[in-house]
Amino acid sequence: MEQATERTSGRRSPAPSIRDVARLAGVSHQTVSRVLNEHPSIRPETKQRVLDAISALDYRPNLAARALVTSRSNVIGVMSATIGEFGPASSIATIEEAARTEGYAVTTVNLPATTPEAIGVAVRQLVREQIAGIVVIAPQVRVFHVLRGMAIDVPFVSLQTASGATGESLAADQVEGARLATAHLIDLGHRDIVHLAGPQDWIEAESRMRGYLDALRDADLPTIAPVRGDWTADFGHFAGIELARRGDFTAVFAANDLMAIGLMHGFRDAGLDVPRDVSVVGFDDIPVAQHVWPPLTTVHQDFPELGRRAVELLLADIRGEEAPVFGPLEPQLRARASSAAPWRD
Amino acid sequence: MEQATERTSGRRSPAPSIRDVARLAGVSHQTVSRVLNEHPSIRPETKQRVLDAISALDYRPNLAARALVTSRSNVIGVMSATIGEFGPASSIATIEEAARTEGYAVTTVNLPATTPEAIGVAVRQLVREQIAGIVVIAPQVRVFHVLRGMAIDVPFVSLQTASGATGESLAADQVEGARLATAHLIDLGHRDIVHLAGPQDWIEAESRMRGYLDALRDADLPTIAPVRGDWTADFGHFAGIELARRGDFTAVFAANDLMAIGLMHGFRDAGLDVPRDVSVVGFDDIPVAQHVWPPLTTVHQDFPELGRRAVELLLADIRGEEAPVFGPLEPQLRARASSAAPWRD
DNA sequence: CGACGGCATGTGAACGTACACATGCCCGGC
DNA sequence: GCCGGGCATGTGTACGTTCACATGCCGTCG
Repeated sequence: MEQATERTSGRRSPAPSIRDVARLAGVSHQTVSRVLNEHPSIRPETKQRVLDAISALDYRPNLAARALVTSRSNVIGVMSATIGEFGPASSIATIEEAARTEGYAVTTVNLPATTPEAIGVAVRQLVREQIAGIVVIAPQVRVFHVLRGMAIDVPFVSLQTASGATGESLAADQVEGARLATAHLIDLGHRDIVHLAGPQDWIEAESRMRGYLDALRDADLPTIAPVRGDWTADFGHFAGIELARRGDFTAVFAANDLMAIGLMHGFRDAGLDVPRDVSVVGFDDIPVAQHVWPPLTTVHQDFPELGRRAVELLLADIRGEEAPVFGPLEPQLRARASSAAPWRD
Repeated sequence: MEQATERTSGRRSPAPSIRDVARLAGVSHQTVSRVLNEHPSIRPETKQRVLDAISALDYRPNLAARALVTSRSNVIGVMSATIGEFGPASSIATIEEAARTEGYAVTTVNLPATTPEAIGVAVRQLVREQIAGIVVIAPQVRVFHVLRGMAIDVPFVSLQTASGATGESLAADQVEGARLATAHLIDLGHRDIVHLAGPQDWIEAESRMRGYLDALRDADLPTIAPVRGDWTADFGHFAGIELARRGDFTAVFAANDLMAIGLMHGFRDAGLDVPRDVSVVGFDDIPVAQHVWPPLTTVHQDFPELGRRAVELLLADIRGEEAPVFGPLEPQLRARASSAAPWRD
């Protein structure tokens, strides 16, 4: 490795080009290009000579030149509204990893807002960088409409399934996960279950709401007006205090773990005990979920696998190959201490 | 905005180049280039004509071509070992935002390991993309040695302060934060305080350890052998159970919140009450810290500000400007319910 | 009053790659 | 034995930008 560092250090002379390699190998620059792009018609012996020259000079293709002539770079863009949060962040990490092993770099762009203008700006920034494709983690319904409306010629994939998906998005079965969570509460004996939902136009919020409603309907249980949250623990805390006043329920299904944890805090502040007085179930299974008190019952999502699949799907699209078919990512219920049978009075 | 989407949609003809703009404005391509690069010697009237042509054609400079000829792209690389975690993720989010408003794109690369080989691979990947600079969030001591050893000609900035920093890293005063946390426990009356430290070669782990030791020394208190963790809540849980057996302490200062939360869980499992039997203090102030039970006393870090400063520092270096001078980012103690006076028996 | 310097602009080339086309060769079929 | 075709390779050029150098003009100073 010392050799490797030696090689790249202090070298002020211009980096070797494809022609330098050609000269050393005694072939034309085009032959070198063919070797690099794995052209079939090339004699193994010639190929080897070129490869030797490449490693002798420590040659690396100039990506900018390649991007210029092909008008496409080996970069995929990740567009996300909430880069800082656990789900997106861990998906991005694996997207980055998967893309890089396939030879693609990853550039991220944060969506400051979900307005069509902001989305347009973000997409145009990415397109201007001549990225090969886009992974969208901004799960608002609008984003889809805007993207489709822009009719950009860049392939894109979304980590969330929109209703009426066109096959360009992935199925992490949110509806089923939410159904599982709610059914778990019903199985425990709860009949009055409130849903602490996510923001109005988020696809995930919608799916989880649907799963919740499906479960209630299947059990012929009454629907209680849901509370609209903003995904944050702070809101959960606030909602807990508010809900405690109402008291017309024995369990809450929160649309994500952060709100669920805040919610338990709010209940505690209001003098309610979880799970004796109220059961709480979350969604996502973030790393701390099992360590808070009481350990949070939640629905586990495989974010890394989601990221890997997104890259695979996107690259297939970019390369014009047939899209791989994935089974749905089955969410799993993790029953813990925050949910229990209701206390009968 | 409909116009904007209209403009970019369905356009199959090649994007306008600098020469198209020149033709429309009735000048040479070089004059257009001068306008783009804000060359001083240009008549305002000519400049205006060029600008009009640019907006008429909706011209955008081709970044690949620019990168090719200048052999430098407007991309900054972010190298991180733990992209998925809260601290790095929220720093990256603001780095991305700050960089983008300055006209730079951001590409991230994950460090799968902290070995010199892995670091070398990551750096070379970034250099190959001709990035303008690197922000390092991989806070292992080694990373610095490797980077310096490689003597790359790309400016880089680190989010962590190494001992003997060369001014190319930022001061988020970790030592002071840890000292505050420990002093808080001492002020409450604790005399036997264990440190649940981070992994051996992490700069942050080292700094927090030092702050802890400083506080003990200032108060003439005995040192207890620290426990080495891996930053995860799961390890914290394990450590809690193990430590409960020893019982030669009344408080623990954990090097991060995740471990602190796991630790409280472990203590609970072992039948200890926090804060009655043991006080716990964390570090980072992640969003759930105030909502867990008991709400976690911790040291607040301003990750977003850290990200912004990193970009500012890096861009100054890239542009050859003088480095801005920042005051140290003062960490703040957030005293909550997980710490209390020791229970005297 | 002529030369000279700075301003405003233009001309030509270069960056490093991939693509289109051209070339020479060998092999097999009629 | 000749010709067509595929294989292996070479030649030239385009991509869109910036840089180095050239040019024409005007004002100023000796």
